[in-house]
Amino acid sequence: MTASVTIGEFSRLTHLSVKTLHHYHEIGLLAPARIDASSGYRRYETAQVPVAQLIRRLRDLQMPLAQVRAVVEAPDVQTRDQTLRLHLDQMERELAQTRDVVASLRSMLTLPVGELAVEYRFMPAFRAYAVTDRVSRDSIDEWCESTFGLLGEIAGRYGISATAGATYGDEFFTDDVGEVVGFLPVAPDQPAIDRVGLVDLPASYFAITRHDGPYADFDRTYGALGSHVAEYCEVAPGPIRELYLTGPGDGSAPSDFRTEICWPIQRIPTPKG
Amino acid sequence: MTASVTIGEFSRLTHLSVKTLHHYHEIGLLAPARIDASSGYRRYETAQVPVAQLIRRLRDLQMPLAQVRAVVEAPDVQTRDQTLRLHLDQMERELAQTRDVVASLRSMLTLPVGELAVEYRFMPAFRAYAVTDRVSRDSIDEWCESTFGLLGEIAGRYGISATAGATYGDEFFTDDVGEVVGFLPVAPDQPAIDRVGLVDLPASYFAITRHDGPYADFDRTYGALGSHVAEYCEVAPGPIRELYLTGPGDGSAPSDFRTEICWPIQRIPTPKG
DNA sequence: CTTGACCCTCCGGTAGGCGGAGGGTGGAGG
DNA sequence: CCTCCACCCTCCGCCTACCGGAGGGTCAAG
Repeated sequence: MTASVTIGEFSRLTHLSVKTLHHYHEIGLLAPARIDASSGYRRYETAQVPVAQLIRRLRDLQMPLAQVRAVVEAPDVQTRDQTLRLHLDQMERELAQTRDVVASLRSMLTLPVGELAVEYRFMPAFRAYAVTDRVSRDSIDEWCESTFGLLGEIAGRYGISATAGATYGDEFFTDDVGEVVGFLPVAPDQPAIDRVGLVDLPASYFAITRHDGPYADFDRTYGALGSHVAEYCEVAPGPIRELYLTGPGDGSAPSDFRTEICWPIQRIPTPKG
Repeated sequence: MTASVTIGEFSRLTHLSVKTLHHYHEIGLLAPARIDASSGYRRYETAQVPVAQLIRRLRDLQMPLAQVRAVVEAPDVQTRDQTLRLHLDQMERELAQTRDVVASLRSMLTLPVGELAVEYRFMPAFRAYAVTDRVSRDSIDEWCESTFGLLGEIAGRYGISATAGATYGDEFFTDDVGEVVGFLPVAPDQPAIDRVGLVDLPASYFAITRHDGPYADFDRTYGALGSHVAEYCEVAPGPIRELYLTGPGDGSAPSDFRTEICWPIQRIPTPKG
């Protein structure tokens, strides 16, 4: 019913290279059925072909070996399918993101950089419900989804109509991972509630511009605003803020999103000359 | 019109991490405008923001840095767009392939492995127009497309109705790169022509099965046939052959493709018992 | 003058293997 | 029995595109 083959033959059966089979053996993902004691030659069984092919399929889908291992070692079909579905969802998200980036690249190459309307504004200190986390850039989309889902729900429950926003610590940009605070402004006497804390955001001057469109294009506006600030303002310490005037929570399309980007500055610059 | 900023500020402007900027400096992809001689601090210009953002966009699309370099250093818009289009095409191909693999994975998990109809056949030696190349597995699709496009055109021109095929050296499977020969059988007195050579394929016995469906599923049939051969036959040296009974050249859908996979064996096995 | 936030370089590691060196094995032909 | 050649072994380094951290210099505010 099953026959023993050398690694080279197994390679032909599975379309996995010998080097790859060595690697899978070394990490214990797919060990040969037995190993000749005297020569050290690996012997595989033809019964191992299907699992090797499953691994190959999953790798073709860019699934990391750790997840592949989880799939092939899954104790039951439910667990296995769960992991598979997770990965397919992940891939779908990446696909959507790729489409966004392509669109954004196209617009970047065709549209010239427009005039930048920068406004200087003093924002007084205020209190807010806030979710604070150390977030990496990779996971920022999911984090925002869950955080602003929660804050939006709270806003609805308490009848709060303020604009939600977030602050991004410098680390978030320089190290790709840093403190992010999603906030929803409230009255100073608002009671604290579960799952979100109450924080006080400090007053500061800001150079502010509005970003119109999807979040994938943020860097262009950041670049334009930051360049403006570098040229005309004195930068103040403290995190950059974003105010989500119109976002996914309002049932709008990405092209209708409106976001204010607020760059902390020391003071309102005096006109040059 | 442009201001000088530190690496940290530049990081905020471009959403590239400091480590990444170091790296791009080291490989000479994006060097700071100047470097302070005494402190060694990098100073970037705000004028460099757009190119940094272009790089970021391209990296978001998984473009290798070598290609990114080709784009940002392109002498003119034509060259640049050419490279970009190439990459977008590449991505589109990968997307299509991903869809295939997902479909194939689904079928693999739902459909049980069917009965395998193996036929033993002696194939006499024959002469063929042939294209021989060292091909890697990554590029096999494109190679086949161009090779069988050429052979199909020749077949049309000379009124040859034979079935085209290919041989795949062992290396192709064990090392992911090896000699592949695309062939189109011809009469022994056929004249040689440009761009394709005349080769003589040796006679041999083969264990043969037909693969019905898209090429993404080949490994399953290879595994089934190879397992059968390992169990019942004596393997002969020489490359595996594929005969493309119905393929893309016939205007068929992938699900209608018919391919014979021919595994060289020493002799027709005697029934066991 | 100190403090803390920056910045520097250098070294090592990550995933998922590939490439090659140096050397042992196995079976077929002479 | 010898030899040949294809096959197999292990080990080491390399690849991409960075990340993490150590160890140490720099700069501006207080």
